[in-house]
Amino acid sequence: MKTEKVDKRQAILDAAEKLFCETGYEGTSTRQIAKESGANMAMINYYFGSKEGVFVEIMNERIAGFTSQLKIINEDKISALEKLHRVIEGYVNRILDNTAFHKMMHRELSLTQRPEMYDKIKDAMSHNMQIIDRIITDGIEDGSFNKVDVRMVIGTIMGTITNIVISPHKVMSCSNFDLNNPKDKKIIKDRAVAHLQDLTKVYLTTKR
Amino acid sequence: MKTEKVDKRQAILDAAEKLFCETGYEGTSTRQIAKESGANMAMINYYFGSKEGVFVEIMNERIAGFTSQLKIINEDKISALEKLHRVIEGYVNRILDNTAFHKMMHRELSLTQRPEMYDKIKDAMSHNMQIIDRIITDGIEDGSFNKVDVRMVIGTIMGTITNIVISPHKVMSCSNFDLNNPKDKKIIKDRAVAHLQDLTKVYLTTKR
DNA sequence: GGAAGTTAATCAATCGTTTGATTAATTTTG
DNA sequence: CAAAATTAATCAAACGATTGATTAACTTCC
Repeated sequence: MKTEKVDKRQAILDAAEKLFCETGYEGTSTRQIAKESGANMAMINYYFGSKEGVFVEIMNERIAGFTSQLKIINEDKISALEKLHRVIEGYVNRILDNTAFHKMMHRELSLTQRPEMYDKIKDAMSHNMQIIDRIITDGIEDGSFNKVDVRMVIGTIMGTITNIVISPHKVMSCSNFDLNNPKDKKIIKDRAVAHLQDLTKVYLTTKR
Repeated sequence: MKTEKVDKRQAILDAAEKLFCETGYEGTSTRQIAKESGANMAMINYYFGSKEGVFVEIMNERIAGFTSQLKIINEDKISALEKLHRVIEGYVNRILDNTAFHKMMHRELSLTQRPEMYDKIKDAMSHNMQIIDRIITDGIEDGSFNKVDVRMVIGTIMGTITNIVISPHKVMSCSNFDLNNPKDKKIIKDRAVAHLQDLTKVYLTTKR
């Protein structure tokens, strides 16, 4: 039997993330977090100072593991389209492997309050956005891509993926389908990648 | 001067919607709603029974004014592409004219709790989705559209618009820009429509 | 005068946080 | 090495503030 001796700090983070995802930040009480994690309530403030401290810590850890996947792609000696397609593949995979977190991030982003978090998320994303922008812009400048509204294209790619995460039932017409089921997730991942790669290829490279 | 004699009931609904949009349902207190609307706290329960009653009422009213804009378009004797482009125009306009509500709707949709609301929103959207699905499918069947992943295309259209509402700063590189400013809103509306119409035209009708 | 509208005051419950005490683990000291 | 001192981790209990809701008295208006 695996030892029960995991540190409470991590248990609190795990429980909090799960609860924040399910019921939102305001909708989750410190007592729930304590109960779910098996830690005493005071431990939350002992480790993180406050409830918001827990939230910030979750965000920071996630965002830390978020960066620098794109940089490698961008430095490869491949065509702009291939770069973009790798980015799409990477994005779909990462986001659909962390649907709960991305729902939460999205939710908090849509709130006017907690501006520090808003800025933090925004900064983390805008860096990635710049890289994608660079890839597409390079493609346009070297003549392999059509002249398009670059920011809108990026919005389309990201919006499509987010849309799948938040309303998977829309995509999968069948109702008895679960994003947590690895089988179903694989299916929808492949569909999303195929669609977005096809869409961008046609839209960006069709001569007209 | 416009008379101050507006009924409190509506004032409560207006204030609540604004606050729910800004700070979320859980993040908004009944006292805030009372203060913002100029009504006494007890009026909330007098008119709507409870805080949740206010929320449900807002959603019901909005969803009621949500339906059957698309039906007319679908019955017009125009090409599938023209239909789709009118749908896009209608969608962009409605959503960007009600950004606050759509943020709120989106947020509630991403929460596990309040399943009745989830189903209600889902049903309201799925009807419109069916109409769009029909338009695209018809276009495919009569040979004017390429064979594509229809649900994914719809997800792309809706996701793109939602993405603009939630992260307008992503699209508009300039920072001092406000979706509430009618001037800025017009600009982004036009850009969104132009992008989506161009994208769908190229993707759906390019021979390949 | 009576129904509808409105108010301030109050309710129990829950919120996030803090407290003081206790145990477990680690370091210092003789 | 072992006793003493120190630190880290954990706990139950309680804090004041705020929550959504309700009461009962008071206006307003037909």
